[in-house]
Amino acid sequence: MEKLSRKERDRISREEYIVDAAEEVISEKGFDAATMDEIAEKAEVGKGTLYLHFNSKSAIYLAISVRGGKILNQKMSQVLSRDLSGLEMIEEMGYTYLQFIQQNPHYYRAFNFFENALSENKLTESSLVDECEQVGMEAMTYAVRALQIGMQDGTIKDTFDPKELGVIFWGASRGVVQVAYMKESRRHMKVLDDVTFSLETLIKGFIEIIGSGIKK
Amino acid sequence: MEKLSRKERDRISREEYIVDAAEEVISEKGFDAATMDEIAEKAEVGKGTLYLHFNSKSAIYLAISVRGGKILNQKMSQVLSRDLSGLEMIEEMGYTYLQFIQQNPHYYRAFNFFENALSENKLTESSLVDECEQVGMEAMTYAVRALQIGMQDGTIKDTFDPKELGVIFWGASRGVVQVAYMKESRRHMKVLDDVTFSLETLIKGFIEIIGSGIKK
DNA sequence: TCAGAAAATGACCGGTAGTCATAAAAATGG
DNA sequence: CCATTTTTATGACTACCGGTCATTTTCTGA
Repeated sequence: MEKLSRKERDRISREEYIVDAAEEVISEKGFDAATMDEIAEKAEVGKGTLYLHFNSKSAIYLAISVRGGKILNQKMSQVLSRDLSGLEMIEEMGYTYLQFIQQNPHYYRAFNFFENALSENKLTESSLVDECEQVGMEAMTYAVRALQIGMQDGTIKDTFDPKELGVIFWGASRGVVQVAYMKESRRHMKVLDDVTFSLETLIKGFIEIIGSGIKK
Repeated sequence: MEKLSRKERDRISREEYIVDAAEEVISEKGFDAATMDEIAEKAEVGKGTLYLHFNSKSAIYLAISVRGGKILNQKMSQVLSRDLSGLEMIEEMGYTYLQFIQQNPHYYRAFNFFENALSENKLTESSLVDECEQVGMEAMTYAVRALQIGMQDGTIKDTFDPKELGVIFWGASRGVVQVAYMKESRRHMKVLDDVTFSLETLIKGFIEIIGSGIKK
């Protein structure tokens, strides 16, 4: 078994290395402009080797998405372990998400790629798709957990199903952060040009509204 | 001038016809899978002709996006003209948006394409990009108008800047509807599998939360 | 040491967005 | 009405890229 497991470890570290290279190339040039030849060169392997480990260019991007999702989930789980009320946790998660997106825009784009591809049924079944969904589900679980805590400690109203509230909170946060992110990007929507307030104000406003909407 | 304007009208109707064809092909097969040759064939013109009217495949998709945005804006403006309180208008706009997305998923995908491309700086300056932004700005204006009405008739609290609130409402709605839409699509996120409530429940919940969050 | 298995490789293929030399059509004007 | 210029249309062609596969290289275990 020892030999097999070393082989397995080799395979995984090789794949991690390929994902490293892809992450660099794709964050630099964008997914469409990045070519498999470039990724192979950066990873110092032949192009064919990429296809030994990943079924397609998209699959590599999904692997990047999984990586980012795991990092984000780690941060989310840390919020849950802090000594906060449920409502404070929810607020903290909102900020954590925003901060992560701001600091890791390339992971954000990878998340979007996954969700987009999923909602357009472009993805075939594969272990990577499953993993992406698993990661998404985990993130969702943290939000639901925080909501349940808030319902128990009396900081959040318990007239909603926590899962339902989780989906709403998740979707709304994603949307607001997306808008916020667009405002950050160099070439952003003109719609947002004459909006003078800062990102922080925007998110604070959102969290305030949601907060007072779900507060007991 | 009459002659020039006839020429102009001819050009525009030709372009509309191309967009008709593209809309058919793209809604049927998706943007990536649709080919310029197919679109040309459907429009009964040579492929080169497409490029006389549009700079790229993406440009055609932007034209589709503009078309959808105008239809949606028309519906939004109708909400504003109804005899409702500001808060009711906001709620009604949320439902209108959801309904539009459900009934016109291909326009929804076109909107996403535009926003995605924009946030990744893939779009070069062009009149079409400007037009897309114009349309987006108009939609935003309707929401802000409704919020202002609500602040005046006392149904919405006036502690926020209406524009700021508009951006938040816009972003959050987009996010929730996106999640809702994913639940509708055949191959949706596993995250949503064990969520038993319906779309309507979800949106109602969201509007309720936002409503009680911004209610005076 | 060597045969057979496993992994790696890059030349090659199919397909598509976009171009451009050429042709058709339309406008001009005498 | 025809000749000439300008505008518009066309599809064969090019460049490029994701993905394949016959061949080569490396590994393994007896």
